[in-house]
Amino acid sequence: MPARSRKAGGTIGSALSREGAMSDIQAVADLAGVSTATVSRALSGKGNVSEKTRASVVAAAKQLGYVVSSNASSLATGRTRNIGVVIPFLTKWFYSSVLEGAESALLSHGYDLTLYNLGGGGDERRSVFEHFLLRKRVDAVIAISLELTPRELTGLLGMGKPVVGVGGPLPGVRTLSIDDVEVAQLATEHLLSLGHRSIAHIGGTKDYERDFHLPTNRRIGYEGALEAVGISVNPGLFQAADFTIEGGYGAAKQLLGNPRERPTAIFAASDEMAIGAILAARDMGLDVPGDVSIIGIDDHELSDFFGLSTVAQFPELQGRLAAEILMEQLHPDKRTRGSLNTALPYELIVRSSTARPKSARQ
Amino acid sequence: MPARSRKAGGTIGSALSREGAMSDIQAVADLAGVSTATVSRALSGKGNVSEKTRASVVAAAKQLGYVVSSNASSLATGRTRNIGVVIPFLTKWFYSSVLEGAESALLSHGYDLTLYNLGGGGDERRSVFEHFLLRKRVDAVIAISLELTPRELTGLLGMGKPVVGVGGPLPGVRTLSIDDVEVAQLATEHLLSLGHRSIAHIGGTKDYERDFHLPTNRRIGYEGALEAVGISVNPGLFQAADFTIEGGYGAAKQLLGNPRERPTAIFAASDEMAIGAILAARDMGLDVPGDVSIIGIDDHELSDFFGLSTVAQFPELQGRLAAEILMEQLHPDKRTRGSLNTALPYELIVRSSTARPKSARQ
DNA sequence: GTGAAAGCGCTAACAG
DNA sequence: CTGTTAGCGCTTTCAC
Repeated sequence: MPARSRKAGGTIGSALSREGAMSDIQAVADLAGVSTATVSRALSGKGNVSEKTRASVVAAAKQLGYVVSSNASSLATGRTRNIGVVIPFLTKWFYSSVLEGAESALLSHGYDLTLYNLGGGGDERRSVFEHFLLRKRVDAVIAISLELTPRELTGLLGMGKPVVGVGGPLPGVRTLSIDDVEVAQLATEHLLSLGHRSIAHIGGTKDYERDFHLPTNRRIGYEGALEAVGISVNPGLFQAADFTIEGGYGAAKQLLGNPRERPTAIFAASDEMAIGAILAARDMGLDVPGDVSIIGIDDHELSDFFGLSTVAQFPELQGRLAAEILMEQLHPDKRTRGSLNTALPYELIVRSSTARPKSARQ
Repeated sequence: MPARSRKAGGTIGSALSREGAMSDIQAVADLAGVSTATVSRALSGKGNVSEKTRASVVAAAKQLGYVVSSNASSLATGRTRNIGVVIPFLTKWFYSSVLEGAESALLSHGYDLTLYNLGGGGDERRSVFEHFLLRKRVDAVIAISLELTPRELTGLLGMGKPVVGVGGPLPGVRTLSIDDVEVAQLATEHLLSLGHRSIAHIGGTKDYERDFHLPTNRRIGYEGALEAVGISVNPGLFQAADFTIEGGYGAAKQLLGNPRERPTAIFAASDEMAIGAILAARDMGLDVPGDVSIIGIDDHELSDFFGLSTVAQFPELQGRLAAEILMEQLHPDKRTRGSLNTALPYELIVRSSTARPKSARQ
């Protein structure tokens, strides 16, 4: 049996020489009686190895509890099997759901996920893009609801790292996004079809515009639906607010407290806002949907509890899809290349917060 | 000027030779007219380099847009500057807040965070512990509200990877946890001090027991507070439920609908449950706190909106602390070694959901 | 089908 | 203070 051909014991590096240390590829090779090259081939499935050899290598690896060192492997191959995910919020339902979907899809492909939360603002973002993401630690990045600057984008792309965006078009990059105009239109049409004519809208403030003009697009859809049936838009029926329950609560109070023209329905740009609106109506002694119908967008985890009608989007699916698209780009087996932008599904879910207005009932 | 001493161009590995490729340490060395060793020292701050040399190295690096390859660095040093975080949920406020705190603290120390969500159940957990975490990709791991098995723990510890737990004692490991018994006791005492004698408790179902017996401990605190003032525990005033708004809603309906003994106060084991209880009371036409006082634990992001009195815990801080403790263990400069378990802060926050019971008013 | 050997990019003795 | 050099653990030609 050939002695270990490794050069005399090194003194450098941590080498993890304590007990419990990890065995390396050489140990497996020795135990299996083959070369490290063969171990590598056998374990990675690349290259030809006889069935018999493979079996003994696998057995040896198992016996030693061998796991490849991803660093060594990455250094040799240039690929890390790790994806960077940049996200603007961690504690908001929508974002954490996208993250959840992406994480589980990546894990199932054997990929790790390295997380960068850009919520803090400040230098954080710059440091993430100029240092962290460039350390060659990730093979690609998923940007969630973040409009990357040309600089950030070319930095990544220039290094050959694919980028996929969730939430809006990024120039020259694969993106997944929902058609906000259509979604808002659908929600408004639902109200219209019930017979409502005086429909208010709670939309986002300008602060949220950076996220791909989501507030504006939803407002456009709302207005479009109204105009399509000949109703002119009444600016008095619009309120801007934060995308939160509290924001929706305050906005709805304004709308419903208007003595001149109280809307019979409210379309809120998000479910959290819509839930706030439901709570506001209740506090004012108004019945939902008896006195006012309310609809949102999202299908938030609380929406079912509140009986909120909504247009569902599926954030977890969005995360999952983003991961799958990346896998395709990274492993160009079958060129399933779709278009640059993939439209995301949505679906009207009618619950108990919307009904015909009293005026339209017999 | 010495020619590049690198051996003749290799043909192996991907080497990223396309345009936009990353320059390596040799390129910086050449440009600065020094050796790679000096570049390494200058950029890492370890070892002595003259101010002048350092400046020129930094300039060269900047000019070339050089960023170290973390893989190469890790391979050579044995440390990755990457922390693994295992977490049972991503979309629940508490967990994502802890994660947020940990992420931002790690980032500020120059560490990456690799995320493993164990929510899916199934083989996921095994594969994470047996493969992902052992690939030598992380220097340490933070376990959030997860009771690691002895096997999982020794696997990690045996490889010399520190582990810190948030949420409960893990054998032989640094842990951060809140004293659930005391927290529950404090909440109950608040109700007691207001004059309530008939205090119900909404606690967790057995499913949640695995998380360090949190439901049981909170129940013990509740019962302890009662007994301390001579009130015997009434099992009829206990309801088990999910830790959700919906769960709390259902449980509160049961409690408040009891025709024989309607409690004047409810202590819920979490704010979400408490919010559900508030909603249930309202739906039954009961005034909070007029007819029933309600208190929770957490200081959830929605609690302020609902005027919920609560005992705050600070999840973001918990995440941050976990990260800091890890940094201490990883960089044993100043031996600030505290005890194995660190008690976490909590604080009673009185809002508008608790008041004296009617029976106690004049 | 398998082994030898070079090399991925960086760091850490060691000498000077 | 700085350069030389060996080597971290793995993958991949290239030759057999």
